[in-house]
Amino acid sequence: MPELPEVETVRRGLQPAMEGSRILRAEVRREGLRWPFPPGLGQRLKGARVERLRRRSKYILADLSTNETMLLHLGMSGRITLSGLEAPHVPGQFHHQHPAPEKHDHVIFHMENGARVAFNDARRFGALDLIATDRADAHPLLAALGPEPLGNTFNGAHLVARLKGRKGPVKALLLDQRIVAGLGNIYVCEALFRAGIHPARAGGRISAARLERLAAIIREVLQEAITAGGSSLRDYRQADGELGYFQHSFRVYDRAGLPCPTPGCADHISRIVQGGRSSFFCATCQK
DNA sequence: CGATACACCTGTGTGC
DNA sequence: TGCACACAGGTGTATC
Repeated sequence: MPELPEVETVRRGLQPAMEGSRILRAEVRREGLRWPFPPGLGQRLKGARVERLRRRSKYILADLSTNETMLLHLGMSGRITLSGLEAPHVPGQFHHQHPAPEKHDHVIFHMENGARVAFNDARRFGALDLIATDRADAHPLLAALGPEPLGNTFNGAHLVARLKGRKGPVKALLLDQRIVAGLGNIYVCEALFRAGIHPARAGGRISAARLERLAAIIREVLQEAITAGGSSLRDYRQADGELGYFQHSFRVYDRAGLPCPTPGCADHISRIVQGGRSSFFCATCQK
């Protein structure tokens, strides 16, 4: 589900509820998600203050006062919902009115400031782990990740170096988190459309000039999506329950059969399956 | 090494 | 209304 813009939107929404506040109690309502939760999870979180909420790729990282970092991944269907947020009289203080837990609320954080944060994930492809903060970068799920697409080290030269000699379709290569971290199916489709690159084109057979443009477009699309609060399809919502609205800006994703949005193009959007994932593109505009 | 298939799991939409 | 099936924003693991 959530790709980089959605995760970043969730992180920003959680900041006022979590950063600087203590976890009075972590209500752990099942044994694990994709993997078992770490041993003693509830006890290790109890009383910990969240010093900082960060994001790396599609992971939310909460640095705790216990010198541990909690790592969250939303998988395909993960959501985080906040309650107790209505019109605080004092900034940072939240009301203590909370709804009953919903189906698939697996972990609920009861914060000292009155906020309640529920990690909900119907399909349970998500993850939650704890690791020593000074070794967080070495966590097995983070260690091999490529550069942040919105960071300083991601550019055309990086794509040139990483795609050189690769025979596989550029679509699959951009989904490979070791090459660039944070893209998913939606934003790869959208970026390839804007860059005029066919998703089936071999990664190693794209000119440096086109990859330079692709890198800039990836940043542009992600930035626009963050500004829009992400894309709300089925179950994604921002932490405060608001819907993102970038889905209204999709040019190709989930638009098979609809007219190509390029002015003057008479073609329609195609759908193919690559590596088991749908790819959407215009066969006229993307070569 | 690289490319591909499969696994995990629930919910929703579609066609009969 | 029921049922079978396809499909969904991800990614680790196994297999050539």
